[in-house]
Amino acid sequence: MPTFQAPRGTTDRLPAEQKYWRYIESKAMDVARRFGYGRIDSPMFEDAGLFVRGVGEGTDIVEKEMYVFEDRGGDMLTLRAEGTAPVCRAYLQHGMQNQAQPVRMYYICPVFRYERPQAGRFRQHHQFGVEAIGDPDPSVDAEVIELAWTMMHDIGLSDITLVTNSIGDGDCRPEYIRALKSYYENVSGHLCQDCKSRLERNPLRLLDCKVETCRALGEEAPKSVECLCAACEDHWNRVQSYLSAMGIANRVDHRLVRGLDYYTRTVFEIQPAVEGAQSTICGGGRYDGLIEQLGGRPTPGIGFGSGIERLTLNLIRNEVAVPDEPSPQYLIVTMGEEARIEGVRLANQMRAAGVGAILANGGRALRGQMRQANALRVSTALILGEDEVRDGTVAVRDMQTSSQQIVPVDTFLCNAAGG
RNA sequence: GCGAGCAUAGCCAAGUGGCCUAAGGCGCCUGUCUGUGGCACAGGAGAUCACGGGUUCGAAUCCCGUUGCUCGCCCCA
Repeated sequence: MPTFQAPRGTTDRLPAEQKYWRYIESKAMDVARRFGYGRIDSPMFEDAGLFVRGVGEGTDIVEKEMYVFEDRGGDMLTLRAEGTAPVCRAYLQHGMQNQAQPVRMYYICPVFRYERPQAGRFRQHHQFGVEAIGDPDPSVDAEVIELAWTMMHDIGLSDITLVTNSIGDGDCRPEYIRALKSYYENVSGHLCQDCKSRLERNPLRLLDCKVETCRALGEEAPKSVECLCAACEDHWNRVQSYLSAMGIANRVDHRLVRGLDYYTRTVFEIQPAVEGAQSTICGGGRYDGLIEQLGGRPTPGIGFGSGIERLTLNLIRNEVAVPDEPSPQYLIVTMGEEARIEGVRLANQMRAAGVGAILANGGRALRGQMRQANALRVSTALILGEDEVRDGTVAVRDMQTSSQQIVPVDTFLCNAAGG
């Protein structure tokens, strides 16, 4: 056991794993571009109050998962616990309500939560997310869902399910929760211990309990979509008709609620077909009260977050072909100190010309250096020995075909830089 | 916060009381091949057997504790 290890729930992203990240990030960025979303990068830490106000005091995130610390000036700060609240804060701080609405933004950033790590769950994980702030129209809900759906297919995950629900707004939800509570109070004798406390603390969460008896009760429970006020119902129906116009199938699950307080109306998740804990790879919804909660004028918004670690896990599980990181093109092999000097010079000139070059381990025999060329998967070895140095040439060896020719260094440099 | 399992070189591991001065494989290094890689063969480096204590004539192996990791619950991406 080494003296120091990466802190619990964090991982080193090694060179060999980078290809997944580059792949997902580039696909995500391209989708965002096509939908007209601009990138935003917010700080890694925020005023602790932002999350308390935004996410909700009773949520698990705020109650027990935030990394909170006091800095040397006495400010209470929190490592970013969630993606949406910081973007909304930035929206307010930079007066984005004066831009054309909605303001469309995306982010790729780390998120920190103090949880017990397990498969697909970390204390530092990374999310690709988008937010469309300032437009209440249901077509924006459909657009955000379409964006998520498109991104999944672009990276090669097609065996996935979109799950949707509407949990109403400030007008109809209180009534729904009353109905839900009275339903559960009548059957409270059959509830598990956790659910009994949920009944008081967070009745919506009763619906997604995994205990079999509670599940069965959840099936019969009042459904939020049946208790919507007229405005919410109209919104919900239009989201559904836009989705169907785009041919995006979705399963309405009245037990889908979400753990953050700010959600209103549309909520959704995307789940892969393979069963397993922490299977959700994308989750989001509308948050029409959040900006106001953070001190702004009433402003609607909708967005989602998608966990890059979980996406990677699913790419590997489904054996999606992900392009390798490009390996260095040239390895310079030298024999003797004279040639070494030429090798250093050549590498320097190549790099200056924008061509990738690395020097082989000069302490090794030619054979060992060639082995290195093989191990590094370079496409070409450049060999400098006594003869080449004397003649101002370099032996250019194609590692695939094993064909080799001796060319003047200047000619080689010209060709390499040009091609 | 609760529950379960695991811990032997960089990685995968055999070993369940004494022939363990710890097998084997991958990877790494060297040589066979004095200036040419992949294949093959030969050799080499690399392990306080997670840490601490106990039982025993004897512990990688049994017991206790600690730490770490993994998996599940809660919740989430």
